Amino acid sequence: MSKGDETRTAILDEAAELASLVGLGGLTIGTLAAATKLSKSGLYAHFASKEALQVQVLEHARGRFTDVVMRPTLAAPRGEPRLREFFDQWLRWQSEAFDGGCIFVVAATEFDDQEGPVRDELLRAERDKLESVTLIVGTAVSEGHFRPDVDAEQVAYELEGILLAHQHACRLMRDSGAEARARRAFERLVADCHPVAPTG
Amino acid sequence: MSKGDETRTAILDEAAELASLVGLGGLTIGTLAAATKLSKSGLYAHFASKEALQVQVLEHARGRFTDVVMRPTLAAPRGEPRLREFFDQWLRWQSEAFDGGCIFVVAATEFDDQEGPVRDELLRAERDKLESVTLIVGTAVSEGHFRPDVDAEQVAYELEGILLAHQHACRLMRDSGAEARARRAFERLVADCHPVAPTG
DNA sequence: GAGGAACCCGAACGATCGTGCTTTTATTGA
DNA sequence: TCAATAAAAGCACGATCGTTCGGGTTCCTC
Repeated sequence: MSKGDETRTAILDEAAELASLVGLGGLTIGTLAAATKLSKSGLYAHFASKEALQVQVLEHARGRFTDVVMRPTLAAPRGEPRLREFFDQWLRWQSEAFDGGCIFVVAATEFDDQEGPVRDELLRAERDKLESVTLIVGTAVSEGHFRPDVDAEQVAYELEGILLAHQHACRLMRDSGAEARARRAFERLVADCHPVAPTG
Repeated sequence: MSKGDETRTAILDEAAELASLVGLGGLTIGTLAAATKLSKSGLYAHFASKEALQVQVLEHARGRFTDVVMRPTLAAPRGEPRLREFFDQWLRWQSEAFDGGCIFVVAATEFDDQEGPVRDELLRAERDKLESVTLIVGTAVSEGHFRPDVDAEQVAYELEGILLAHQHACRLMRDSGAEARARRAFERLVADCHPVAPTG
């Protein structure tokens, strides 16, 4: 990796950290330059525009997500165990990846109404994730772990809700019991997917 | 209502609308002045600072929430019907109250890491809402609609998740089936609270 | 070690930010 | 109707915004 790529990566790491705290829009070239100990122009030379920087921050974060969440997930056995692994890794990601909570959640609520490349990239990332989860749940069905009539997309939707509620409870409310609540909600979700126990 | 209060209210309405689109931080005195057809200084004279404006926007929105969501909710019969009414009203609020989605959701993800009066006001509003929901669920238990071992706070947490997922699906993903998914998730939540049907 | 490319900085641009003044205009109460 | 008061505008401020450009500084290559 060349020197340029090296500092560019360092910039994107720091930018993701800052953006998780103040938002992608609240992120400023000046503050980012100060945080990376670069001059404004020296930093800016690495990007075509602020918008391009924002997009690259998201792409960079997406790569990290793939590495630390999706990779271990896909290493787990197919079906329910994989879904559980995904949930665990996702929880870990939300609480450890950034100081200010998952950057995708922050950016999504900020840019969901602002047309442009940033929104497009967010949409791409979200679709990817949703598709992965739906696939995992579908596999759990075909493996016989879940009932055949389970709606994979609905499960993915509700899983997203659990994670969003977790981030909300963690960061705004600073509820120390948030993770326990998230796990209970997850267990209820999974339980409702299980085949009915033979009565008698 | 004096002329001053009148324009102040108009400003806060417009500000809430704008903030739901670009965030409370992305909200600017200049753009807000243009939107309300006032001069920057003319508008600014109504507030002590931008931060004070942001807080008042939230307070104003909270009043509206009480009027259009909580009032009809408390008019419904105690217990499960009231919870259903609340859910309906909340869904309506999220999709109709602001162009850019619920301002509390937007502001919460933006300011959850920024100490100060804005965060404090957000926390107040959120605690209020959470307390109300918890109370409603608790009543559903004491009325016999829900099982006695139902954890009201857990239900409130999961309900929050459903609404957050709904906003997410609506605004970023533009999923037209979002409301249906939210309703299904809600029905599952309520069903799991019901007393077990006598088997036999 | 020299030449050239890649990297970074300093200075500056116009625009806009939040925030004070002072002055003009609109509203109000007697 | 007219003075008293409230509300809005005009103008200006220092700071910071994103962005550009030209000249150094550091690095890789031969």
